Amino acid sequence: MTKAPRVTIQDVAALSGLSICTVSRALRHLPNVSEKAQAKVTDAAAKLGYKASSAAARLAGGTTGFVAIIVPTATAWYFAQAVEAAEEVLADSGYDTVLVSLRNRPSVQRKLFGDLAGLAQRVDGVLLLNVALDRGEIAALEASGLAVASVGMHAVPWDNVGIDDQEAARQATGHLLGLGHWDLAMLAGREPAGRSVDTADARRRGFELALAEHELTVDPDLVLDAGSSIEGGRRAMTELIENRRMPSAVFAGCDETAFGALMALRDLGLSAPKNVSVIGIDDHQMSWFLGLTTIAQPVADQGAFAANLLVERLHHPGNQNPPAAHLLETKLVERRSTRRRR
Amino acid sequence: MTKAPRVTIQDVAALSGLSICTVSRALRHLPNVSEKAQAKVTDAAAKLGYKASSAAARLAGGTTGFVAIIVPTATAWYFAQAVEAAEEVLADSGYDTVLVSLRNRPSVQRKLFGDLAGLAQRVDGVLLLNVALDRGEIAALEASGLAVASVGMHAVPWDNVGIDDQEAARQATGHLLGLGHWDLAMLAGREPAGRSVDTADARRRGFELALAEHELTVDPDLVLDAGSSIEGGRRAMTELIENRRMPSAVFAGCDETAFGALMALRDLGLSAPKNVSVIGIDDHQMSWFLGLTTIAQPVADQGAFAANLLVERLHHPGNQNPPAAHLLETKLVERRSTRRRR
DNA sequence: GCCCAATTTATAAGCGTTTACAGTTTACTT
DNA sequence: AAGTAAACTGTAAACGCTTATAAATTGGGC
Repeated sequence: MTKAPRVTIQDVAALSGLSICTVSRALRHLPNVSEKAQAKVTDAAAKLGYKASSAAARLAGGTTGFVAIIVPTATAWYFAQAVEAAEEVLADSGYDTVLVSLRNRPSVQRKLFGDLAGLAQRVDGVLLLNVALDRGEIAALEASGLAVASVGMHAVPWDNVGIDDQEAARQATGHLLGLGHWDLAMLAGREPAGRSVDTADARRRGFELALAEHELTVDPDLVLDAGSSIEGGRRAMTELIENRRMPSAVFAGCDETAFGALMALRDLGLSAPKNVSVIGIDDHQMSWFLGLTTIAQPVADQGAFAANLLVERLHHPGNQNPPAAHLLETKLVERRSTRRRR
Repeated sequence: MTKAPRVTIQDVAALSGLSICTVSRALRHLPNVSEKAQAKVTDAAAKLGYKASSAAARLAGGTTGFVAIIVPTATAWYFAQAVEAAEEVLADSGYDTVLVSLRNRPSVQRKLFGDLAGLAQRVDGVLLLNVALDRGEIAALEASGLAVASVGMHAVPWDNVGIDDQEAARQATGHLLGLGHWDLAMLAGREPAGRSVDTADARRRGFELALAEHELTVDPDLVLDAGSSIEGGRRAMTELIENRRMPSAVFAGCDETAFGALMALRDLGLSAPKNVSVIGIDDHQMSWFLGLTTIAQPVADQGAFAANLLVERLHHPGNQNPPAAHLLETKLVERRSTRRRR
């Protein structure tokens, strides 16, 4: 098998009797090419089986054709979902997706943001998924010249897609309240303050707001820190039951915390909704399986939407439209873990 | 927001006081560069945060610094896990990871393999995770000149990392047998024949082998096709109980099938291990949560291992070592879904 | 000290595109 | 039928890197 000599744009130009330039334009469907020329070029290209060298195109065009998706961790269901949806959009727009996982390690994040210029050499744009950035990192990103869009972020100077976390939490809490529960506990998440991710706090505020609207006060004993992991939820739920007091319903800041809560219940010989009602937020893949009532958020849609916004910016570099925050709808999915208080 | 001017090899040359050529050689650790020059170059490059333009490098005959990871779908727990582990290895070796999801769609796969030459211009190597390739695709990959390594594949002409699926299934079945169960059903997967993935079939063979070793025969009525999804497992389990016969234990070809089986049981007012023992393979993230007894396979390790093999090939392009198949250990994780037959 | 070989560095020619800019047609106007 | 604007096409210079090939430096042996 001999190395096939590459068919270049020159060959196409020669065969079609046109100039390289015209061929280039015709191939990319740019304006200012006559129909006749267009046809000739298409023809010749097909005949020769011509495929443009992406390396050359990129070199000359000054673009890389790569977009980086940055995630706190690639293994979480939530991110895998969003990444795949975004990847699809990017692929369809002709971009390759570079996956960068921060692996939940600050050192990795520091390293990445310490050399944004380097990243900027290799990709045209960046899609951030729930990455907690500080002021400096945000500024650095802006200075890098990269196109940026994000999902689930907060107070950032670029397009962002997310849900209204506070409202989602209010919905969740409201559902419990509507079922006649008034003695509510929350397994809340927590995140470093002053960064670009505010999910856990917003959900906590939503919880408090909902209670306030019903003229109930928050019992600080019933708001526990549970992180956002199964393990955290389990610990917090155990602590709640064993050392504080059994509420009539529990609002978990996210589904994984809720899973942990369900697990803790089971370990104690209890169950939802028999002993407590439990509700979460997210609609994790496993939630329907476990019968968890939850507020569903469209994860894939958010990834796809943000990817589209990014592509849009990439295609219109001059676009001065101010960055916008898009909120997608959440909705209650009622399953078996909640029921009316008797 | 000004577009940051690209740091080129020229800049590095200027700062180090050497010629472009020397810089290029030094950066790639080619011979014929004095230590002094080497140091100066490394220094200057670091100072400037220089990274070669992959497009320019590729165009001129060099390498891109990108590696593609190809997965059937990015959303499955299993792949997310392997991808993250591989990404870490690649990142530490200085490669960027390009994620390509086939989205379980043959058309996407066809398109990708129809233009491998294009891919080859953008990446130096490819890591395949459980991608079912036919003869032609394997040949095309070999012809592309790309470095290749894979996970979970079968009869491929490049380095592969996996587990011994047949043996794992034998272990699982053996565990059931050891608990005194002899009336076994299997919820088996199925995959197109003649392709480079043979997992489901190997597991079925392992099941049959284990039974044969105990001088038991397989009741064809108790081997059902369940695909490898939760839904498939649920359907198959329901079919088994309602239209065939209740076995004393069930071996599910993978954990997700087992989840479906557990669900079907619950829907019928039954449960494991009370009415049947259930065992799976994989040790999915949720398995410990659900108390599923299973044969654990080291998913992340496989991804990392394969990535290392790939990097090795990338670093030593002349390496003529024949491709090897590496099998990693699996081990039984006993939980609550199986118990001794009474 | 001088010459030659060995080692290191520099020059310059591609690689296959894109894209200003200049040049040529074409199609109307008048 | 000439003039002119609009439409199209061509020329040539990047783009940033690799790599022959040529040039310069170094070090030893005499």
